[in-house]
Amino acid sequence: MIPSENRLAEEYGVALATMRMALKQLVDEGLLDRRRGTGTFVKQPAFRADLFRFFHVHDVDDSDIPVIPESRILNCQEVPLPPEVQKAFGADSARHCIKLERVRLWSGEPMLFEEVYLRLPDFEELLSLNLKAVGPLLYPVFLEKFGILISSATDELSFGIATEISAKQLELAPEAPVAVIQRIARNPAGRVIEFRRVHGRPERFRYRVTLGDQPA
Amino acid sequence: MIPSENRLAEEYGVALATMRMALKQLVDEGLLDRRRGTGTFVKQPAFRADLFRFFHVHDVDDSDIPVIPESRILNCQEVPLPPEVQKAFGADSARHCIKLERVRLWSGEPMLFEEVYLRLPDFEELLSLNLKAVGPLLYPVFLEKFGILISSATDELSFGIATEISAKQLELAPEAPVAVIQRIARNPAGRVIEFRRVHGRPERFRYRVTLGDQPA
DNA sequence: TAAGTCTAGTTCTCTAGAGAACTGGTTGAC
DNA sequence: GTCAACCAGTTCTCTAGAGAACTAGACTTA
Repeated sequence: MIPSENRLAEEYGVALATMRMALKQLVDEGLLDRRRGTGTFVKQPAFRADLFRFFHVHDVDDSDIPVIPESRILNCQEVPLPPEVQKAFGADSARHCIKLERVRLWSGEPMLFEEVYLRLPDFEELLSLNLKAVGPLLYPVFLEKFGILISSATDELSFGIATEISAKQLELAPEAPVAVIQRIARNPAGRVIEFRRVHGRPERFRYRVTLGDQPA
Repeated sequence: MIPSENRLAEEYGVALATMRMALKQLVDEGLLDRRRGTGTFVKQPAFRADLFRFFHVHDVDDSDIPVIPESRILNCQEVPLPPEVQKAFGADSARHCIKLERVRLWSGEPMLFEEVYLRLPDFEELLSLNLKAVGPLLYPVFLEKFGILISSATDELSFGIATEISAKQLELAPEAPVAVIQRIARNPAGRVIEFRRVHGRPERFRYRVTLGDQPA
């Protein structure tokens, strides 16, 4: 909770109405939350997990409840920056990064194989973290352990063929067709935080997204 | 252009500041545009074409200029409402709808085959329209000819196999694998305006989307 | 004609404050 | 102990207005 508009206006030497306008702006930006009769609170930036979760698997009965697949982390190590990741991270990037490999399963069956590239030194501590304790969603971990908020991402979907490792992890024949998702995720300042390449089993693959102004 | 805040406040019998707040709200909602020293204008609801254009084909040199594929309309007729379209349109729908079939080409090669379902009687006039004159983008036509604005859409991507007609139009073997996009498009009130099913040639298929708050 | 100046009209930012609406806690009556 | 009434503190909505910033067009001048 922050001081009342009265106190703040006095403290900063501006009129009450001016302070109100400033506070309203911060509310519009989603940084503050005001409750009449109670006070003004800093809003913790709760990112919309549903926005960033592709692979909206729906239950067989077609209910609208998305299921979060189980997650199995295979690997997490420091690697030299691959060129396409370099391109996404930009010129100010370090020469190494973290590469995290994991498989996501649904009803026990492997559905997605993910290669996640993360900036160093930002995510240095991830190497010493207990990966067993990491839940199925990465972005909440980024926020809680590293204070890094993912607020936007660009996905690009296409078709391709499985690599040696993705074929093995997805239990597919070598060079089988797969869905390919490439994601670039950013913090609110627009800095690229993560580069991700995902291979998915094609036959049950689904990607759902809503564009534009969500109707109320 | 609408009257000045001074005149409006007088006319409606409210204080100037109150009218200003009201106007600001309308600006925030994207309905008005105010220019200092000039006046206040109603903003025509220019929908973001780039938001709704899947198949962001990029040039071979990987420049970021999206290319709009050429469009060839095959068919436009009244048909009974298929069940999945009925489900999307909801209970208040008529028993018939318009079905529009078209192929979209890039560099002369067919890339997408689209089946577009539109509400009747809203789009009645489309049947008598000269389809040759319709440009490659449908939504601007909806806005200009019918006054219907598409403001949001939900896309669902998956994999499937070509139908008889889509295989023919895409010059693929029967039952070849294709990319499937299903779209439900809505007006600002949330009413479903369009149901669309698209088949795409998989090998050059790309779907790009940005989620969350776009960085400035 | 061309360029600069002026002016009425507009929006933008800020001040100063009154009263309503609402909340959470305290007090008092039973 | 329980419930109602009260109260201080908060945000919300609205009023009334001054002065700055800016624009488009009219006017003047070379």
